[in-house]
Amino acid sequence: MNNSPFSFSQALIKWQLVHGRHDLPWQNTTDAYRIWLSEIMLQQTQVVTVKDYYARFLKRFPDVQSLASAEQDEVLALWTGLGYYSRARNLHACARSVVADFGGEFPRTPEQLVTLKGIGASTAAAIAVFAYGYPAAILDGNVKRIIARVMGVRAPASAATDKILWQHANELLVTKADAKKLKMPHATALRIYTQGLMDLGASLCARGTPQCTACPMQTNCYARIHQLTDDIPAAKARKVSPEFKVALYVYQHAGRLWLEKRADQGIWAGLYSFPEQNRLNFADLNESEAKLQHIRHVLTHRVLYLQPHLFQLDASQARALEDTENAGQGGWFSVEDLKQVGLPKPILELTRRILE
DNA sequence: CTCCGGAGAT
DNA sequence: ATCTCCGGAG
Repeated sequence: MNNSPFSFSQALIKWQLVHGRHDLPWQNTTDAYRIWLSEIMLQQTQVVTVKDYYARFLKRFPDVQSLASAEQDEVLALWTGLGYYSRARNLHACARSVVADFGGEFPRTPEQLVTLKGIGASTAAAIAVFAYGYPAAILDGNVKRIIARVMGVRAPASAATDKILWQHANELLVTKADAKKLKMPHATALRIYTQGLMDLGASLCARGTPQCTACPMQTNCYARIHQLTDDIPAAKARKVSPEFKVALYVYQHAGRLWLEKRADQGIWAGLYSFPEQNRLNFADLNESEAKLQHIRHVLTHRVLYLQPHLFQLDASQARALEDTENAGQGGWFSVEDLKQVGLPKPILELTRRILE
């Protein structure tokens, strides 16, 4: 007869050892650079999407020094299609800071890690745990769902709710005593526990149809016991996104496309795209007959309808374009050139339509 | 179509 | 505290 009280962390670790993921490309290493890179890529992005990007990125930039000395355009080029491009710009800035301010080695505590660009509280904790076995709690979207369900946090998402969830996350974190009962070093227990939270949230404790009957927490989970898994976490009220029409001026000359590097703030910051205003005003500038279909692009708070206008330029028109005051940010791009810079997904798609 | 999701900026 | 960024899954 086992009379010991239920231990969330011990149950999670035992589950993780049997059912968790153990062969992800960023596991089985304590290299902070590799762990950091994976954690940044995994923000708002699923494992299956990250895998290919992670391999390509690591091949080109095997260490923090090589990344720090790269040009921003090349970093963004390797991020093309992954989304949330501020992550790539912050990643680059972070690498330069690690080299310039920390002697090329990532700091070892969440308190220091969180001072770096792109590293918030949860990512700092994940890096500290996986790289250094440091005791710190993570709280990403998966973990919020697990904790809200197990602990019965019924309030919808908000800063106040996050505060409650952080408190639970810290209280649930595997302790030295827990690790001792499992006969493993605390650092090892912390790594397995943290990966266990991620894996349980990505599998059994999914948002839609959680598989509670296979879950190690089922007899101790508030949402399961009260049949509230559909209501926890509570759905947040969504606002309707306003719609915007955006014109894209696509100039083609000698098989190349005119692209301009965007400002370092706002949508698609630092990436290359087509001008949104007509840079030329010749009377004889004829829009191509081949009408390009508009592209619908959804962001969190707005919906963009991108309407391309395609123009074939002759040599003198192309020269006039190069002479415009914005030419400093613009240039002619061949199919090969496009691989060297960052492009938003819809713009990459548009260039393919035009050039193929 | 709708829903989901960390960190930075404001 | 609230808003802004992206692409993929369902």
